[in-house]
Amino acid sequence: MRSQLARKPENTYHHGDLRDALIKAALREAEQGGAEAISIKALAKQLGVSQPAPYRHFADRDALLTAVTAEAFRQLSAIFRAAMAKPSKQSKLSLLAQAMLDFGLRRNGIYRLMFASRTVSCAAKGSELHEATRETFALVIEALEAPAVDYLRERQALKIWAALHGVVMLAEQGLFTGEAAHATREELVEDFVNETKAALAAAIKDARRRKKIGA
Amino acid sequence: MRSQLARKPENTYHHGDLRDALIKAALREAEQGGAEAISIKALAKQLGVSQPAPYRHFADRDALLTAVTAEAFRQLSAIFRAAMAKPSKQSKLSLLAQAMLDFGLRRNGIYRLMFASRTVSCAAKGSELHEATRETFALVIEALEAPAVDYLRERQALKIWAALHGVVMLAEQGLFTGEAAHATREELVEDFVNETKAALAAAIKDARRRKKIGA
DNA sequence: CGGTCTAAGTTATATGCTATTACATTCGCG
DNA sequence: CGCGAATGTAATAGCATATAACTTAGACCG
Repeated sequence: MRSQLARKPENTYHHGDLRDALIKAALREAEQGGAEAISIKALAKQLGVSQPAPYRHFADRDALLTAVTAEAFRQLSAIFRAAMAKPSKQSKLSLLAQAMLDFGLRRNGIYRLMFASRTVSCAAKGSELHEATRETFALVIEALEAPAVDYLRERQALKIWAALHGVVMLAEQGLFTGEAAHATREELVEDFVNETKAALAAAIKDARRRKKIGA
Repeated sequence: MRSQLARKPENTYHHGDLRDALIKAALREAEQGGAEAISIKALAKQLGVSQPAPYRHFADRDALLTAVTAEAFRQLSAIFRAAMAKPSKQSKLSLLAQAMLDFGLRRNGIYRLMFASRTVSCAAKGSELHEATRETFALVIEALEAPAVDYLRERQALKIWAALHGVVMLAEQGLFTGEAAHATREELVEDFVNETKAALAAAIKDARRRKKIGA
């Protein structure tokens, strides 16, 4: 097992860890240009192996993209964890939200790849990608920091997740740089964070009231 | 000027309206598979012209995609207008939101194409695509039905636009079909609609108060 | 320690798409 | 009617995916 970023050393037949090297290199390529920037041929050349070599590790281009996407989600999970672990006056949800926006803008090619839908939606239940996305979403739920019943938290988590995703996508499209830029993306994100907190608090209150009446 | 969907009649040299036919045919192709399903070669064959013919009308594949995206936005605008014009007990915003969700799910390939970002973000200021997207967004602002200052409406319009976009994307990925399906997408959309209305009302109230104090 | 099986890589090649170049045809306008 | 611009065609270059058939290296077992 050798360094994953390295080219195959000359005069050797085997690369050592081509599968991992492909994923890492593909991620680097996607950083700017998204999925379209990932070319099996180019990656093979870059890593110093023949063009068909990657097919020993991935059935086709889609399989590689799926693996790359899963890795990207794991990285996002790690970023979320780090952001929430940071001691701060801000809430966990706020920190997570900012981290999401930052990730989406800085690494927008990768972000687009992750949410390109075709790959994600086709992920089978137990697959690597499915697990990776579930874990990321679990962190969003965790960030809510509310002692609420699961389904209440899931609903609000879905909402903030969707809202954040929308802001990132629109931000990438420059919708905030035009005349409509009276609000910065950070402000919008904070708005959503606050609305989510308020909605969750209201839902919890409501649930308690119902319980009391029902009992 | 002939029917835009028709193949070139045999024994003729000119197609008649290849440019439009290409856009319409490309839209049909994208309906399922998104941008990737659009192939210049396949379209040419479908319309009965030679492969290079499309290049008389579009510099390259990207130019075609851009034109297709602009057309799709115009269609979405028309759908929004129709939805809002329908007499109903529901608010304009609610109708627009439902129309957006419906469009995003029914025609998800096209929807993905529209928000693929690279095309949209690269649209120059006065371009056809830029105008089309601006018009669509203007309808979102209109749907707010609030007599507020522009920047307040724009902010809320941006928020609901982002939120809706997020819900559509997540819905496409099947995030609502799993265990997290305690809330339907329609419920989430309605949540966002209500929160938007509330936030806008609050912002207006706040602005009036400030004005009074300031004056 | 040697033989064999398998994982991983190579060369050669088929196929499909984008895009360009040079040539042909038709339309419209003076 | 004739000429130029617009539009379409044929031929071809170039690149990417993917497969087939062959080769090498390493692992495992007797």
